Amino acid sequence: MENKDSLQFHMNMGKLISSVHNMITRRFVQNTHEAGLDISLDQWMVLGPIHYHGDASQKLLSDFCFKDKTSITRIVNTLEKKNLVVRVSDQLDHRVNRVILTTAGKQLFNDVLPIMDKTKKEVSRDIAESDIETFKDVLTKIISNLENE
Amino acid sequence: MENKDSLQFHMNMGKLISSVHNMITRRFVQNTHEAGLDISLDQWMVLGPIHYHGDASQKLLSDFCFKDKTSITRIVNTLEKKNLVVRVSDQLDHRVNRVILTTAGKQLFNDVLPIMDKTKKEVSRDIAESDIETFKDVLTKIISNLENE
DNA sequence: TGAATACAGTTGAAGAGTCAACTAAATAAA
DNA sequence: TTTATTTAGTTGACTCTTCAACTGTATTCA
Repeated sequence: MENKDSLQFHMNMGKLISSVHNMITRRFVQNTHEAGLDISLDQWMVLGPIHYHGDASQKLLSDFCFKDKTSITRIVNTLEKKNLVVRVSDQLDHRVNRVILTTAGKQLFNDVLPIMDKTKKEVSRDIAESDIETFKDVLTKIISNLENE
Repeated sequence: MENKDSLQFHMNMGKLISSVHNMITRRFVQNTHEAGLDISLDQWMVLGPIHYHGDASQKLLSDFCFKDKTSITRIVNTLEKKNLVVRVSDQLDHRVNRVILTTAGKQLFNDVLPIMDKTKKEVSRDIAESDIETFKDVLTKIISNLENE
């Protein structure tokens, strides 16, 4: 749009956050597609903790990603359909699914790392590090403000 | 190491923004429901510019809300189903729909204003005004960073 | 004028978000 | 040891988002 001020004049916080959220999501997918990969930002957000933990229950993924358990169910469904993860029922607690990366999942994870870096650079271009820090602080504070009482 | 740090950075940004977006959306709807009203944040985002302009083409709504034309089509469908707006074909350019608030739409708009205010206060509670300004500056900057190739 | 192009909006399919209602399994309480 | 409650995960109905493919209507320019 035109200049920063006229943009801000029309934008309340809800609209700004919503717009930025959609734009980052879109840009990440565009970048992965350009690299010949096929993964959404939400799928990536779920893949991350599985990779780091080796395996992860859906409950853990839900907590770690700040996503509803329903969303996790659906995202894991998609990842499973793409053969990136498998669900294995926990032998000790039969309520629990342990979600595990397949070889293809591990491969994709590593392929996406540089794309994520590229996206991050595009997002934060020409923004002062101190402003980014404040930005993250405010986001964190908003989360604690809205966390259920 | 550099790679790992930027990974953390991006994951944090993505997770934070995504979480905050979802939480604000949820809280707004909760607040409207508590007030006996029925409107989502996205519907509200579309209602605003219609109210402001008197009427608005879907293209204008799309630009103003940073939403895809498809999203606008569907949100206007929902608003029309709720009898909050009507579509009127533009007499000069038959491609264009002018979207107009009904009486119920105007009424709801005014009813929601204080709820919006309440939500804003809850979101930004105990955050310094200067930090909010920086926060909005960064969001605005990200939008301009990601806007069209 | 006529053909190509641009633009406004819709539709379909798929992923992801919410809430509410539902299994099934583990734990707590009587 | 039954019974009750909590917990993990799924399903259904609905909203929102994106992309691609599709109507129509305007506009451009050859």
